[in-house]
Amino acid sequence: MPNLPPRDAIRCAATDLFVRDGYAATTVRAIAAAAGCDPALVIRHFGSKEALFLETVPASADLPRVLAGPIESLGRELVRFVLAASESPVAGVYRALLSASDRPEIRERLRSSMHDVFVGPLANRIGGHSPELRARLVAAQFTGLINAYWLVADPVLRSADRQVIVSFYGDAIQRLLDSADPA
Amino acid sequence: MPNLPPRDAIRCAATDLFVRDGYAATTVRAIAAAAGCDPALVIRHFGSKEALFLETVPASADLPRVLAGPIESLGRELVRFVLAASESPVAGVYRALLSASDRPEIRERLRSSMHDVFVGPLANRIGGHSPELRARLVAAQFTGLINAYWLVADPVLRSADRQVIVSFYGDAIQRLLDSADPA
DNA sequence: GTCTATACGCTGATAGAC
DNA sequence: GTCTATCAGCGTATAGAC
Repeated sequence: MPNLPPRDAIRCAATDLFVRDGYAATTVRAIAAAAGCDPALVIRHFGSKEALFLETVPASADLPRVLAGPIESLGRELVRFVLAASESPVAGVYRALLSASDRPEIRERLRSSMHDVFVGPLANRIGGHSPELRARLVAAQFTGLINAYWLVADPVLRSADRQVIVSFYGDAIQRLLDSADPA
Repeated sequence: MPNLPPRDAIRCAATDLFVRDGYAATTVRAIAAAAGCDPALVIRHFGSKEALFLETVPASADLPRVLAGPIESLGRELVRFVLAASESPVAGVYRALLSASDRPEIRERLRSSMHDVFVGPLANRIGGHSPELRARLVAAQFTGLINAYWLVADPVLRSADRQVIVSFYGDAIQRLLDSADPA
């Protein structure tokens, strides 16, 4: 953390702490300490802790690239993306968002960022019946896996062969991507 | 709320408030007020707010019945169960658990109750390859749908024809239930 | 304008008197 | 057993120093 302007230093510190510790466990005072400034300054610059959260915790930048890949292997590719998310901030960001999910504005953010970065791009690429709806259901499968793997972190899941998860879960997603008509 | 013993009155009030408002937004003082007793009594009886939460917020009682049904239609039945969850407390309980998910002990609870009530019973009923793993992946799909429908509450999803969701998502779950070997 | 110092009303939790 | 008094810490607001 070199000599950044205070506003950027606060943003940096806030992102790190929110993603690492969640919303409730991250205090304004801790952010200020990590940024090397006064707690009051945090509020002065961003209005509130919640506003700071909404401004700092970002959507994933890698996801659009995955969603732009070939549609016939997208199911498995999405699963690979989730399982490899330890190096990207996706897992932490998602956990942070869920940990603040009892706040209506943050639920709204969860919805809108999911739509902008996932549902929208995907709905345009899949054919068949109700693409808008099916894209949302694919998103549900996607978040379900993030949830199980990175939040609940079930040991059996975490120690399982990744290839097997990719096959099983990827094909289940693919099923939804390919299905043309509701039976 | 008739004249219950204080301990039970606290439990009742706590369940209602946690499920309705989430963990952080529910204060010990509000629970005490709803139970008609002193805030200190709440802590005195249960040790802490978190311990009260863990003792109070229950697992779903209806789920075992669904999981005991015929395996060949279980996918769609699970989806019907989720979509009808407004009358059961499942949706609220799940939201409450997620809203407290930055607490390690509550994540542990999320994991254990998911295992006891879902993964365990299901793994015993499905054949094929890695039933333990596949049961967990089905659970991931299941929670993903709860998440999308009851927490994020995407309007498109909420206003969609339930039968269509049952067909699409149910068949994707069924795919995982039926799959015998990873490709 | 940028920042610090201070304070307010809330929270979960504790100690000790009835 | 139950309530009163009180604690330290929280998010937040404001007054005023540089």
